[in-house]
Amino acid sequence: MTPRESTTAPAPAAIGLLLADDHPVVRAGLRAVLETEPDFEVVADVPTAEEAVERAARPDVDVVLMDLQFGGRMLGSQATAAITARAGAPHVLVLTTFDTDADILAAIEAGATGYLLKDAPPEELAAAVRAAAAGKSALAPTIALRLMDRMRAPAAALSRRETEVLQLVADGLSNAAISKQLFLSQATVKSHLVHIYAKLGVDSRTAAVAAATARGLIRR
Amino acid sequence: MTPRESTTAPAPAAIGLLLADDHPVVRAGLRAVLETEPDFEVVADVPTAEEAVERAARPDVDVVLMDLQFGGRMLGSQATAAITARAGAPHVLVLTTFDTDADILAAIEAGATGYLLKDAPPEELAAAVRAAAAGKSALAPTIALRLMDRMRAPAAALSRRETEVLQLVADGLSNAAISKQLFLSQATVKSHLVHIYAKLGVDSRTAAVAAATARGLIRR
DNA sequence: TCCGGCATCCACCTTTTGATTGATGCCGGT
DNA sequence: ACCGGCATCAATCAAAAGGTGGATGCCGGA
Repeated sequence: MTPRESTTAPAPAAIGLLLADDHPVVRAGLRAVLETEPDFEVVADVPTAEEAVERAARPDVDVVLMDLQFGGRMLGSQATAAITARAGAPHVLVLTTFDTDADILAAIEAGATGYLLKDAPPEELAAAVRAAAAGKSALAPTIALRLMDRMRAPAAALSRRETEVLQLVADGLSNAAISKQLFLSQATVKSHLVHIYAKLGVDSRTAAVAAATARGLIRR
Repeated sequence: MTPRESTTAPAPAAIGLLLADDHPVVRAGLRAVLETEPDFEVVADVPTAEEAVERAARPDVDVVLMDLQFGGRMLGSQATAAITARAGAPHVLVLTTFDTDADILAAIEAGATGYLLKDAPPEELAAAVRAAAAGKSALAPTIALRLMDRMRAPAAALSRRETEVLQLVADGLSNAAISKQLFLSQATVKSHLVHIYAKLGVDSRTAAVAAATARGLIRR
């Protein structure tokens, strides 16, 4: 399915939607679901993050439905940041399959107005789009819960470097290999790991990987 | 979106399709994409694996498009097995987001006729459905490649017990904890691990977890 | 300006893991 | 009946990882 432009004249009060997802089936599904709403107007759908950034610049777009994982290089979160950085930018509603902390935080930091899971029922989807169009934030219940948990917990946020080290641990590297890869001494790697263990409440590298994966701090 | 039955009379030579996916958006998308083909007739779509098994028993279903991961308890692979076990059963085309070895093998063992990724372009999808209707197997190129690799490689299949041990390792347990959990001595756990490392071509527990995860041998 | 978090490093010691070798019993297929 | 794979256990040694207790320099906010 190639990007498609609507040829019908937009109704005056319609909310203009841009769909960005690399799955043709999902684009078609969103289009089918959203077009049943009389006040929605899907003005275009695009298969890449780059095209989304480009197309979102046009004034007929009020809300962008953005996938987070594209097959290509640019991430949905980067595209979101690029779109929301402009003045008078449309609101971005992130719509993704996964609900890992890392993804959610990246999207919110990038300026997303809402965050929904793809398994959301159509009514929830429509409600979120209307909320986004009005500039109100909309979070899926699952996501909201997760964020609550996160706030409640003493925030086990890892520093940039710690995350980097832990990711390499998850990739199966030894401390020696990690130290070479990051141009550090093994002492430093160990030191980072000690801090990571403390923050995650574990006492071994495998347990740290399990905990971080469960909390979405690193990619699997 | 609730399950929907078509009210139009089926065209004589049409291929009857049953869509099974827990995402409303995906069901709508598949419906939209497949209904553009004149020789396809979507006779129903269902949101659960259980309903898929039930509905597939009706004679108007020629091909079932089956998701592998449902929110609920029954797995797509189990539903596939249940459907294909019956005489005169429709062909099942597995359609999923992921391409892990474990998923693929489970689907093939369950009797799936084909295996496609959800990001497949509509033409590929239609071609696969026609192939499935004719009883011919259809694999996405990515999947086919992966299977080739798997055949070529010395088959790193782990035994039941080994998989069990490795899963606990991935959950972050120490050898001592694993031995208690499985009522083994630590010596046995170590022995299993040695075999696992050899099969996976690695030399540490974290690397084994990384390798097994990459090959879909254990659940993340 | 001072403090705290971050990132970097060192030394010493303990515990866990991995490598090697070898042994037993069970089960399924030829 | 035999062989091979699997699961089970043991002992020993070497290597890697974890625990403790430091130290330094940088940077940004109170």
